[in-house]
Amino acid sequence: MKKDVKNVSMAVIRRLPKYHRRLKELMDKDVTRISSKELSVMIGFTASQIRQDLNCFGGFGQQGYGYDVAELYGEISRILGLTGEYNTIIIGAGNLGQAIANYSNFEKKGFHMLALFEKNPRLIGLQIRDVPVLDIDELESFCADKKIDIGVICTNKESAQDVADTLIKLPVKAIWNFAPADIQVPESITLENVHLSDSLYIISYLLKMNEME
Amino acid sequence: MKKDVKNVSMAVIRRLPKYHRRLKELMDKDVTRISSKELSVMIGFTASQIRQDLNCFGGFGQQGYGYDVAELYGEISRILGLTGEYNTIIIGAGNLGQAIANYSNFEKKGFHMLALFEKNPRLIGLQIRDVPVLDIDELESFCADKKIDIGVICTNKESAQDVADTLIKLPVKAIWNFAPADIQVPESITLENVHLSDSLYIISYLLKMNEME
DNA sequence: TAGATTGTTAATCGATTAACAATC
DNA sequence: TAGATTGTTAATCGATTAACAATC
Repeated sequence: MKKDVKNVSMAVIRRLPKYHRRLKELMDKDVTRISSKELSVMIGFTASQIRQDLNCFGGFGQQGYGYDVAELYGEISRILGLTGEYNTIIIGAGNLGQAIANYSNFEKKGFHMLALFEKNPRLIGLQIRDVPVLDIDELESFCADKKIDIGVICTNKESAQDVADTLIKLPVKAIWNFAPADIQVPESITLENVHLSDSLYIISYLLKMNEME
Repeated sequence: MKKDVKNVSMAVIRRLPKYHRRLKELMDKDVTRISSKELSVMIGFTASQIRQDLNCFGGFGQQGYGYDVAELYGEISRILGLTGEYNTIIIGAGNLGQAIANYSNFEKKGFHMLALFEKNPRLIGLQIRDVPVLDIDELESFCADKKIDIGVICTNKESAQDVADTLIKLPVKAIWNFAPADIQVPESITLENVHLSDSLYIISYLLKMNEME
């Protein structure tokens, strides 16, 4: 039973990876079925919210029984697009770029890391796992005959917008931005930011609040 | 004019780092004043929301004038606790741990990286900037005479909960978790997760949605 | 002073939770 | 069948937006 999935709010979407992760844990423990009630205890959302969330995409459960863990995991994988294949390039082969290239789980989920691009000559020529570090000047020629889905920005904030503009021209469909900058992209491009400093500043805020009490 | 700041929602708090970043950009461009209207155009929140957000913490603006950029930046820095000093340790000295230790802006904001801890003997003894990579077995003794505010988990998901438990015992006040795992911590500990795969999966979802249209 | 823009209250919108009939 | 638990509607709660008096 598929639903019109167009109008699902981002609040719901952003919870899906957590369901995905938790269901994987259950599978690893050979748990085959789970109720929204049990899941709510382990995941920290209300049972009501879990049922609401899942029903945005279809009725995956069974009254009186609950949800089949493997089936639900498969459905969420599909909803998240993890059954697809995505060509990915990384701009900036510093520690962060290398960390992402090294993370083999992404490859397993269909995110193919084709290459890293770098301007620092000391890094050009390296291999991260089996991913080559190429000269940034080779970016256009390398991508000329390829369809690139995702461009990952792992540069400093000063270069971020220029790199984004280059990626948009290639074109890429999505930009995953790790630079601590707010980059501008056309509406047609998916932009997802990972602002590490934002996250650290929230910790700082919460620490300060705790001390005030 | 200080307000009782206890009840400010996390929705507001999580926008503060963005204000902070954007105001810094304005200062770098020598912009000295800005209205909520102008800021709304550059930041993408409504002017109304900006004024509401800021007024959770006090009246920083002036009718008919707007906000003094430098003053507002200072206030938000203070609200975020960026005027404090935080002792920080990193567990796991792989690429990600090294990337964080290398990010000198954190040091500038008062997050002092004291050491990385690692079990891989190849990495023990390295220096990242001036931060030493120590044997994980030295963790307790190293921290015995220090007050550690933040512990950063940069291990794989299998080790994450064990490392968290060790950090809690030290104790640390906050855990910044980069492992793709949902770790359990007591309520008194601040936990902030950076789940990179969650972020990538959202991209995957949005790419799939775009293709369906 | 007149114009501009805030701070704040009220209205609206959206997300979460509660309740329960449907049904396995 | 009786018990359990979903799917879904209705109620509540919280966050965002609109409006405007206060005031610089």
